[in-house]
Order: sequence, then structure tokens, then C-alpha cells
Amino acid sequence: MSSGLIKPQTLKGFRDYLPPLALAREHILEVARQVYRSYGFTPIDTPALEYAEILLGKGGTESDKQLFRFTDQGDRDVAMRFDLTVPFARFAAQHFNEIGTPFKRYHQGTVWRGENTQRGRYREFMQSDFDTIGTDSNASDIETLLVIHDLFGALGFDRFSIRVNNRMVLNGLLEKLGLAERTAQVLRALDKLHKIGRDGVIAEMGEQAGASPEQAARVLEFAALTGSPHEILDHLQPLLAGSAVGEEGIARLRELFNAVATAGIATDRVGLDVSIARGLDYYTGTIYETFLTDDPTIGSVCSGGRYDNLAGLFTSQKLPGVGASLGVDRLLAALEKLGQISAASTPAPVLVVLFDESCLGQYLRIGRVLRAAGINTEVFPDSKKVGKQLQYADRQGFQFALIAGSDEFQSGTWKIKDLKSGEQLSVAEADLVSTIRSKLNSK
RNA sequence: GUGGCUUUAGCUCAGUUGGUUAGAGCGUCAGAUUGUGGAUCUGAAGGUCGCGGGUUCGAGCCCCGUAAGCCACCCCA
Repeated sequence: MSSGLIKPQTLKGFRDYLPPLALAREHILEVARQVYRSYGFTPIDTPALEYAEILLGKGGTESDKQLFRFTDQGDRDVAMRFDLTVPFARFAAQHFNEIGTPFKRYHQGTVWRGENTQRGRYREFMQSDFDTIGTDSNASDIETLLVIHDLFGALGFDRFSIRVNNRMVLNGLLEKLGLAERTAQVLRALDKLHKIGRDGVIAEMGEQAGASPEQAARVLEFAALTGSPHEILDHLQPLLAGSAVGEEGIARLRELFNAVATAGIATDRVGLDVSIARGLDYYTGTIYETFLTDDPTIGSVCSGGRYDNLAGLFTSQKLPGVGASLGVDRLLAALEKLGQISAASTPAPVLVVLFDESCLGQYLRIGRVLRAAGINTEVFPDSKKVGKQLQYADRQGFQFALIAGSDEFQSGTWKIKDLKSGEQLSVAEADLVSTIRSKLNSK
């Protein structure tokens, strides 16, 4: 008999979300949505499946290998999106005449990469992106940084750091060193500075980019600069003199850090890090990475940057832009490790005990009263013993149980039991909402 | 895609040099005389020892393959 059962299992890199994790993830998405909207970003959505050529277009051979790709029932060559940026490029090109510019959108969705798994790295995961396209203005670069900052603040993080750099500075440097041809390889090596150290970087630059030890050392000299953003910029300025892109990069960074300071952002949360380069080669200007101070090993939890031309593969319209992507599942993995995920399995603070089955209507009615007041409320479905129902309430993580039997109905009152403290008080129905509300607010 | 480590109940693990019906804690469910939980006590359910092959009289324990998880490379959220 049982041999006929199908073994319940999920695919490698794919996973289920139980209530505590699902609640935490929805919370992150909701907070992000609010922050984006507060800056005027508007939502869009695109299909999970695209023509393979759309996603392959950008031609990173690495991402090609990671594509979930197949032939559909109509014999079309299709693939699952592996990020939200390429679909956005297609979207922008396709709807250019309808959206107008500048265009600020956010997009939260699932993406798929057939990559090997690790903690915080899955084959199916969510991204929460926001971008501003159709403008070159540094104001948008600065705003992007503010959004990232507000995002982590709103999520309740105190300890995080946003590292900023500018590709123009790096390009200016490489130009002056005669390494402009091998930009991608050099930057990829440089990006690993924190991981493989100085000698490792020099070795890799030699092997991968054909850089001489002298050239590599000069690159590292830049990357090793530390201090306040303006101190670093002061050091860089003379070294990049004569390089047009380099100087522009310096100027944009200077303006950015000035504005950030003026806007009142704590200086320890935002820093200039000349060694971050981002692997993706479509970034051309400002680049961002965000690290959690308490779990830096998980990697960047929010990354992005400025690009010259988002949709060049799909339209001759030039669409510069800047944006970033929040790694929702990576952030969740970090929160999990840090023990920050609440054990509660319910989004409702109040459980109404089904004490007397003959009064079911009363319990359902009071549930509606509380919900109308914005208080999520569940009514227990079985008339089990009160103890059982309270046990359920406690284990699911409810904060209050509402109990009423014949005594209470006679006097028009409800008993509110605080599941944490065990305290219980009787209140008239007219005061029920305000009492619960004030108790919730005082937490 | 490459390499290393791991895989026994829902979870965390024990299982002696391979030897009869595989254990514990936690969790779940049910009770401890019918209006109050998180403590304690009692009891129950729950495992083809990841899966498939092999060696052996006999394998959770040895060998091979395979899958998944973790770590590193690669890349990245």
C-alpha cells in the first residue's frame, strides 16, 4: 500500500516556506514596497518566462549556463528569467512610448538560476528591484543610495554599511595604466581583494588580465586607500588628472557624499570603497553594495549601480539608468542565522476562544468588529476545552485570547487574556477595541 | 560545472570491533474527573536508518553509484 505513495520532496535549490519564514519574507517585501513608493517608484510586473533570446542577449556566458531553458508546447525556445533587470530592459524598450521618462519603477518577483547552492544561495529566489531610467542625473544616483539606506532602516537594521564606488574612477585608472582593454578581468580580480588578499589579486591580474606586477600594484594602490570619502577622493584626484572619465567619476562621488552628509545620513553607514567593482560588466558609473555588519559572510544583500544604456539590445533609444536589487532570500538567510526571525506562525494578534458553541454567532460577530478596527482576529473553529484553545493560541504566537461565556454575555463584557503575561481583564464590549489597540501599541 | 565534508523519527542527535523486534531529548497528539495555556506526570502516534546496488550466514555500521544539504572554487542576490 504505502509503497505507492509519492515521496514528498523539493528540487535542489528550491524550498518551502513555513509560516514564520513566509511571514518574515512578506514583511520584507511589504516594507520595501512602502519605501519605494515613498520615493515615487511605481510597480510593474513581467512574465517569469521569456523567449530565450531575450535573456541570452546580454551574453555573459556564465549566466547562459545558469538559465533554466526548455522548449515549450508550441516549440518555442524559452527560459525562466534569472534576474529582473533584463526583463525590465525588454519591457522598457517595448513600452517606451507609453511610460515616458524619467521612469521610476519597482519590481518584486521570483527569479531562477541553475547554480550550485549554498546558504543564502538558491536556485529559486526573490529579488526586489528599483530603478530610475531615462536620466543621467547624479541626483538619481544619490537618491538610489538614500533608498537603500531607508530600506535597511525601515527593516529594522542598525548595523549595515553601504559601500559605494564609481566605475568611471576605475576606468580612468585603467586607462592611465594602459589596462583599459582588460577592464572586466582586472575588476573581477580587484573585486576579490577582501577575499583573496593583495597577493592573490596581483597573481590573478597577471593570469587573467595580463597585467604586469607593477600595473597590478598600481591598481591595488588605489584600492587600498582608506579614510573618509573625501580623504580618499583627495588622494585620487591628482592620480586621475587628465583622464576625463576619471575626473567625472571623482566629481560625481564628491557630489554624492556631500549630498549624503547634507541629507543627514550617518557617516558610518555609507563609505567609499575603491575596491568594489561588481562582477556585472554593464555597470558604468556609481556602484553599490550593502553588507550586514553582523553577518558579512552572506555577501551583499543589496547591490546595484548605474548603467549607460539599459535596453541597447532591444532598441536604439538610449536609456541610461540607475538602480539596485534587494536580495530578499539572502537577507532572510542572514536573519535566520542571527535569530531574528520571529517564531510566530500567525499574522493575527487576537484569537477568539470558541467557548460555547451555541454562541458561535457572537464570536464571529466580535471577530468582525475587531477586523473592522484593523485588528487581525481569528476565531477558533472547534469547541475544544479552553485549555486546548489557549495552548493553540500560545503556540501559534497570538498575543491575546478573547474569552466569553454566559457570564460575560449577560454583562456585555469580554475577557482579554494576555498570553505572554497571563494577565486577564474584563472589559465592556464598547471599550474592547480601544483596550486591545492600546495594548498592542504599548508593545 | 569542479573539489571537500555530511545524510538515523517533524527537529537536534546516540547507536559500541557489522549480530536477534533501532534509542533519547525536544516537538506533535491524547489524558491527569468537564470556564483558562506556556510547569509537572502518564500514555500514544511517528523511522523501508536519503535512495539504489554490492560484499557477507547477517549491514544503520564496510564498498560503489546516485540524490540532497553544508563549505570552498566560480559567479552572484
